Amino acid sequence: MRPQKVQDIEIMTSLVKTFRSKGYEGASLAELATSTGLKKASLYHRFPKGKQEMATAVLHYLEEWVDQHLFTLLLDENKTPEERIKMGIAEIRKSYDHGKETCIFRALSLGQSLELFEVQIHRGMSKWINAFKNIGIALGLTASEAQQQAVDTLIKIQGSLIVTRGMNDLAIFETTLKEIQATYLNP
Amino acid sequence: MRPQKVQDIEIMTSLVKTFRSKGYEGASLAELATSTGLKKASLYHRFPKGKQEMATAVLHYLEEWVDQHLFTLLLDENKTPEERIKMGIAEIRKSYDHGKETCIFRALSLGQSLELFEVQIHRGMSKWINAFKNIGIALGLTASEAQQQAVDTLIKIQGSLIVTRGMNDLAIFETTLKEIQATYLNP
DNA sequence: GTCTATAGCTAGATAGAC
DNA sequence: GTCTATCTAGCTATAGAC
Repeated sequence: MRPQKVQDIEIMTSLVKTFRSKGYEGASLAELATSTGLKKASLYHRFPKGKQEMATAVLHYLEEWVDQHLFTLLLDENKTPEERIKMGIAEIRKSYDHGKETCIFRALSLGQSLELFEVQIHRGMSKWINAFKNIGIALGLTASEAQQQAVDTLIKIQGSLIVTRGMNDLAIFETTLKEIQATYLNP
Repeated sequence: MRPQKVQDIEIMTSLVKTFRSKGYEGASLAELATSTGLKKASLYHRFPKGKQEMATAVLHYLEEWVDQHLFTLLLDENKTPEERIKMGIAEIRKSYDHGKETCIFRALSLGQSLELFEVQIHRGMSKWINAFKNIGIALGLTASEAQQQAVDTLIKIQGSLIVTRGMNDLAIFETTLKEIQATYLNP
């Protein structure tokens, strides 16, 4: 077997970045190829079903990120709930690069791509919500209070990413993260 | 002069709908033409600079909507601040069709279109924020409290539209609107 | 002002050499 | 596994008849 020129993980990182910033229809195969450092035909060798398979893989990869960096972290009983919240918020800050990066859910839920990926988007959002619901319960909220607060948390993250971009002001994202943290720590 | 087959206002309504749901790159001229009921060449007669001019016109049209349906309404001194908030929220509910429609800022701030329309998006978001800032001040908040609350309001609207779509649950949008209303009426 | 027809290009996807 | 070359369909945009 001929060696891979670019490793899978590097390809995923590039695809994530391009789909996030350009959306599904906006990300052309030419650009996806350039950003990964492969030629178009080589990308098709990795993803035989083409662009849709690439976006599906991106959603899958980011779903695993949520499992590992949010869900597990927020449930870690070796840490206090306060520590967990602070670390979770820090992971989110890093993942969105302080608000410079947009969210894949937003990028892939416009137009045709909403229908193509609705199952994965729904499942991904549910994971976010469940992760925050768990920590709410650990902090003493009832199940329904925790559910509502978790949905609010996701809403604020999504909304602040949009407004941060539109207003070109990273402070908006940071303020929102602080506000979310305070919601959990100073109820 | 030959009579217009389709009136300007009808064209705008169709363009708004298509750009909102498909985004900029996702909205093809073929579809824009079909949805307006004109042929492509006729659309170019109305918008000689093409697709970009259509999207610009859409942003301008929706900016006027904010001026007339939010800014003016929220400042109307013939009504109590409570009445104004309730009516403003009702206008927003109607405009987004209870959460079924997405927001133009979100639709036009991905990929290339972010650069094309950043000035208009920034101005449009500023109008939203100023409208809500004014009502906050009328309700007794300080300028900086009102500013922060207005930004939060926009964040919640944007975020709830995203999450409503992703979770396919209109109740999320409605709950958020109620929550926003309560923030202003029961501080 | 609206239309048919089409130019010129780029999109996603494939064939086949190495 | 990666590449160059290429296919076809769709794209934005325009020309010119009515």
